[in-house]
Amino acid sequence: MTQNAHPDPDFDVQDFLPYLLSRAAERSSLEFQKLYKGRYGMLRAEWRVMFHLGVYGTLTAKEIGKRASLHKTKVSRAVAKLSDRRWITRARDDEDRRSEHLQITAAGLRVYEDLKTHAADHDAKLAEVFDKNELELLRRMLRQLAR
Amino acid sequence: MTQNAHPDPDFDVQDFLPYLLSRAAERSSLEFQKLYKGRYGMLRAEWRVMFHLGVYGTLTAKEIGKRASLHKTKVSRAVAKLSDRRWITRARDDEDRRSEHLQITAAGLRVYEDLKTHAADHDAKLAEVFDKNELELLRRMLRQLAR
DNA sequence: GGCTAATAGTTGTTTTTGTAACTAACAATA
DNA sequence: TATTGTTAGTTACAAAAACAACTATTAGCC
Repeated sequence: MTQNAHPDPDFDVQDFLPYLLSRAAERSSLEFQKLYKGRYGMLRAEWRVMFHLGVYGTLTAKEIGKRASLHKTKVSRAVAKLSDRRWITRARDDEDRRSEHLQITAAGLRVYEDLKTHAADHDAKLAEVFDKNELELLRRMLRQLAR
Repeated sequence: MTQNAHPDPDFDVQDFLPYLLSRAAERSSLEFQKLYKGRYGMLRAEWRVMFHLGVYGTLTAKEIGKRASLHKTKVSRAVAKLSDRRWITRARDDEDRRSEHLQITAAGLRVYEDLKTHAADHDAKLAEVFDKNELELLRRMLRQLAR
């Protein structure tokens, strides 16, 4: 029960931002994760790919990886699985045949819309303990930190 | 490039809190993670166990799991590894011989102090783009979300 | 054109994680 | 004091993540 006399007497590891962030992230995504996993057998990477295609319509794997902060191997495997399930299509680029344009299908869009609705609900539930200004600030700060 | 007409016309998945949080968390912890992994071969769970013992002196595995939001299997494995490395000791409770009291060793404390110093630096670097009030609010909100 | 380097994406292998089943000790109750 | 249920922690196995090595294609440059 002694403790750390010497360095940074004013720094408390419990306040360490990466620690607070990762706990908040894990806690807050748990419920929604159960939903897309339980209802659609999806992983987080798959949900991210889906919603990026849901929002932007068409993207390449590389673009998705960059925007969603996903490593290319994760994107590759997610794309393979989603394509197997006919939730997205892949079309080679004729200019550059290494890459392909991914697009969400009608069936995929239905899944996306369903999950998006639940995401909205879940988000609202998380947000309701804060006021509008706080929340806006929080989102701004998180975006800044993610950069 | 069409898109989602129907539900929640005002909800943007890009603003979904679990998404923003997990990106911010991943991004912000990357550098520090490299440090404890590269310098000490530690995993995140091990760092969490270490710093809880560094802060509180003595705890049981259960208490650590609860405070640090770690599942008991993670704690168990982290404790085994840290104990192998002589960074912590384990002592059976005589009242209840199922549980043991974990304590950081002198060697462990040196590791903890080193990492803590770097954590403080890293935290300061993350924090410097925000002002004091914003930061305090952010921490408060994150703690609330983690609950 | 022919060479080397870079890029988009895939695949294979190793670590970590998640989950469930397990052991050992304790608690409550009859 | 047997019986049944809980609890602290461990272990085994399956799922997922991380990392490195790979293929195919394009770009740069002599």
